[in-house]
Amino acid sequence: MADRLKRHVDLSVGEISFLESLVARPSRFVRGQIIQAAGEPAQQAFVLIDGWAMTFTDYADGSRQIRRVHFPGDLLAMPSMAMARHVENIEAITDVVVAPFQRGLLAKVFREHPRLAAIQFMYAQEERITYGDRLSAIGRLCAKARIAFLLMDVLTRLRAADSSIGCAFEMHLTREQMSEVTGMTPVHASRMWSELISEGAVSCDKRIVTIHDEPRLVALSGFANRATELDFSWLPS
Amino acid sequence: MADRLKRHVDLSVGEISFLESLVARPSRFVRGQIIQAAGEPAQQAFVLIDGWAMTFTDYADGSRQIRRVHFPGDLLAMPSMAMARHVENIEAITDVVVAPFQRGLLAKVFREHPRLAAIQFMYAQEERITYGDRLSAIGRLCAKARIAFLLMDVLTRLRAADSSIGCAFEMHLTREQMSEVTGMTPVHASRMWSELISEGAVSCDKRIVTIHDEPRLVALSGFANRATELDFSWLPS
DNA sequence: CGTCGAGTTGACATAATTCAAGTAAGGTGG
DNA sequence: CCACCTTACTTGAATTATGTCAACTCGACG
Repeated sequence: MADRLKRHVDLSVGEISFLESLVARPSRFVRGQIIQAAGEPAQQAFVLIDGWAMTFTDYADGSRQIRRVHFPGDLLAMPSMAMARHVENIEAITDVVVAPFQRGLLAKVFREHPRLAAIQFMYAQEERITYGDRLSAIGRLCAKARIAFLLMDVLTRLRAADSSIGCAFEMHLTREQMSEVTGMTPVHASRMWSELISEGAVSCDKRIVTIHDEPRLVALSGFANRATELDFSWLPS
Repeated sequence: MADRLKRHVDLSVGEISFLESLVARPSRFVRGQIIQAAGEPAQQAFVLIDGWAMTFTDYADGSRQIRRVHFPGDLLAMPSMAMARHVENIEAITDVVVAPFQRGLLAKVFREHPRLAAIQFMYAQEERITYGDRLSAIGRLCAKARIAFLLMDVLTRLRAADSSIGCAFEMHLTREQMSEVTGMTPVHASRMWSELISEGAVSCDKRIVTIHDEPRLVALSGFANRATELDFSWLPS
């Protein structure tokens, strides 16, 4: 958390200690466990400290749409803080460590840490953009390009947290989960994945995915890394 | 703007006068005109005062995805305020009146009007939810259900601004625009539209759309009105 | 009166889904 | 260590939803 912000802004001592207080009480969930169920009163959000998680909603026919895949450093359930009840489910993709914090703390941020509030506002706006990017990808791209988009999205976000990542990473999503992110069936996701491999754009050994032709994936999917376009210059001092 | 907020929160004199200063300099755009082009420096956002507008992005093959349809009272281009440059295009669907305001004002909001800042934060989070809803709709629903979703979305949001709206409204989107919102071709949007009419769920005379079977559209699309689920109780005083 | 933008319709092509069968890897108990 | 599950994944064949292309209608407008 604090690490991520420090890349962009000089934090004060007070700001840093506040952020550290957020992650004081970590708790663990195992793979597949529900971290936060839709319908429950929206009293807390979480910092994802370690592992992968996902936000999704269920449909009556048994299918689900994964709205967002989360990586370490991400905040979970923030959108629901505006609502009386959680409207999305959050589940652990791998075993995870998360740190819950109470909604009441948000009021404190806006009163006492206006700059942190503004930064959270910015991240919320960035999310609106990237949600739009994913919406557009699902709406306009063919299935293969949607898989390419997903790969680029995961790769760039993992890189942002760990600059040592080159073109290989461990993929924790199953084919079914990939299909639930990209709006297709698991069978078709599997086929498109195979095509990307047979074209040489990607390869895969166990869970380790290697991206061989990043420009091709970008061209195919129109992916843009919005995190590099953020502008913190207007923040209050 | 101020009207919309006053429904939820008792605004102070200072807050109201600040909000009124935002809309002091309205300007006009005609149907089809670009209000804000992607790529330009992100120096201002807008209050949409009158008419319909849309946020969209273009694809290399000439197709476009409409990410959001905007109605009077909405803020335009807020997501881009987090970025160095606008990443989305905004176009007037009908003739519109908008009021531009400078990005620098946002810093002032966070410093001097923490509660307004918190409210804007909440709306941003609500947008993340509704973006997820639309993402899910495009990812999981069949074409007819996506059209139903669009109709419910438009109807609900128009109602929120004008409580006199029952089940009829003037639809300013062309078939092509509907298809660009819902991720399909204009031809197919036209067919699904016709099916909804022949089933009796909807009827249409000129641009006036009447919703006859709202429960059916909701059941078909899984639409939820998130605005009714907002909770302002945690706001700073 | 002709033109233009918007919408509709039919015939056909293609992308994606569905269903079903089968393989492979990892975990568990004997 | 092996036999047996379970879960994840792959592949083929048939079906369906959606896209594509082209022709045509209709009303608005100069």
